[in-house]
Amino acid sequence: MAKEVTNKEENYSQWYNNLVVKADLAENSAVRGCMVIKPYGYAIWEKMHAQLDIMFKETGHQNAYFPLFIPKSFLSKEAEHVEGFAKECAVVTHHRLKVDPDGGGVVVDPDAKLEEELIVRPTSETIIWNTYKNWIKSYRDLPILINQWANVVRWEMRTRLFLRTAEFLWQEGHTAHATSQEAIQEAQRMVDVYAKFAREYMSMPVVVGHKSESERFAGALDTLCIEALMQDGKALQAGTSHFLGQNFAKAFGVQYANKEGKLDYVWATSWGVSTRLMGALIMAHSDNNGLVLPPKLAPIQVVMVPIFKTDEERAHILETMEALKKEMEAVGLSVKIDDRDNLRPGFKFAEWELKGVPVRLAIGARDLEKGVVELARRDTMTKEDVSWTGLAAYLKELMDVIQKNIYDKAFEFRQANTFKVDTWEEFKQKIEEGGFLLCHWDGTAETEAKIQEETKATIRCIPSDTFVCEEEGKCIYSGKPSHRRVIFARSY
RNA sequence: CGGGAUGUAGCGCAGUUGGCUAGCGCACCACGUUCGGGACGUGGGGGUCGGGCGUUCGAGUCGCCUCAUCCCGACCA
Repeated sequence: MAKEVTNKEENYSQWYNNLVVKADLAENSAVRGCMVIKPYGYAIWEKMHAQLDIMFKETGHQNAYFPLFIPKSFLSKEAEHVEGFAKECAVVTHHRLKVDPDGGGVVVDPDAKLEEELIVRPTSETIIWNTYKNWIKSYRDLPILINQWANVVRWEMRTRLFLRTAEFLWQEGHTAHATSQEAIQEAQRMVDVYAKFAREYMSMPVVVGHKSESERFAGALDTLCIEALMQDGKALQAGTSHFLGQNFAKAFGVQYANKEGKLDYVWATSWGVSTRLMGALIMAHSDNNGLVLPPKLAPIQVVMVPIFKTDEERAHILETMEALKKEMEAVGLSVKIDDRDNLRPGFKFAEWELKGVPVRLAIGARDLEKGVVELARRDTMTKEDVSWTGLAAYLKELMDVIQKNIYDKAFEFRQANTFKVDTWEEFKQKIEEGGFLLCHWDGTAETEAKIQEETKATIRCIPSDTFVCEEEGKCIYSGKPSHRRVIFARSY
């Protein structure tokens, strides 16, 4: 219930968790660190999934599916990769249970031990490259542009609904190219797809940039990312796209014959976004009344609440609503009539606000006489009376207005919380307040680690859009010369 | 994995130094009155007190173990 939602200033974490649970999106499951995504939450994910899938296909990708289990030996073929993931793997060691001879339960059958353990995929590079080995012989087989929608498991120490669960849903693109240049372009193209999706569909401003070497994906030569700023001033990595060089091709022996008939290793990329985007959506826009969903991702865009005293009145209003609903659906809006007769209007208003439905229409006896609806916007919390005639067209346009307004609000927030900082003293003070800090950095991992140790701030990215960062200056920490600013922030 | 807190009905909680048939609010079901911003009355249903072992005449309460959740660290999308 909105009134019970904890004040953001008090404890943002609790506020977030309450919101996720009370808006009926997800809950913790009985399995450690895992979550149950409830129908309303999953409907939002389906919207994201559907749109991303369209964008992947527009860029020439196809969907495929690879096994959940990865033989342990595969994981160790790429040295950096295994080092990055070894600490958080779920491992299958046996394939059978038997009745416990000492009790009523079941125990693992020691006779059913696997010869080689299987890892529940934390990511699929290894099993996919082991397959690509068989698919790629000639330059004519390239490029391979494949995406997989799947679940993955990472046994994290500490978990959090949507942001860091032990199992999560995601998509992972894995591409193979004949040239380095083509793979680099692919990695850039896909991070741009993510940025477009975040901005245009999630109404969430993001910065595109490169990760520093120490923040890079395990096994990548370069990691591109989109970074967003949440309302509590912490940064969230919302998507990544990696240029993998020839690391995986070499580890799995994937060579192709070029036009001259000479063998060469192929060049790779991988890129992914996950259900973490749900967390980003929630934290970027929600207020103390609950979720605020951008129209393009809202499972229900318009909810209609009838206000009635008698059965006749109710029937009459619902009849009107059905007619209006048809008109709205004809222009592509998704509409729900909340005809529950056991709840009062005020309760329904609060409930749909909590769920973030962009527009609410209320019709009562007096609206019926005047031929209007009371239209309430979730993003601005304002109300106005609107005539039935032309309502559908009006709403259709309003959705774009709301979509943009939510973006603008988040954009202004980010602008107001992005600072150029040039002294270490100021840095230490500003980082406590949250936000993006644009600072000079000497480019060394040592300095980066020292800064993190002292302030918990990390380099979110070296921006390649949004902020103009190329300028001469001195490292905030070491004072050594620097040619560009980078974004520092505390992050999730 | 370290520090702290918590676990009692779907949710939020109370339950005193061990002691009666385990309680309250919300939610749920029935009926009635209500209905333009989170209604009210009357009646009703719902519990392996996270799990296990122990101490005791007796355990929600005490001890040990274990599992899970939340917060703060380390790790990460």
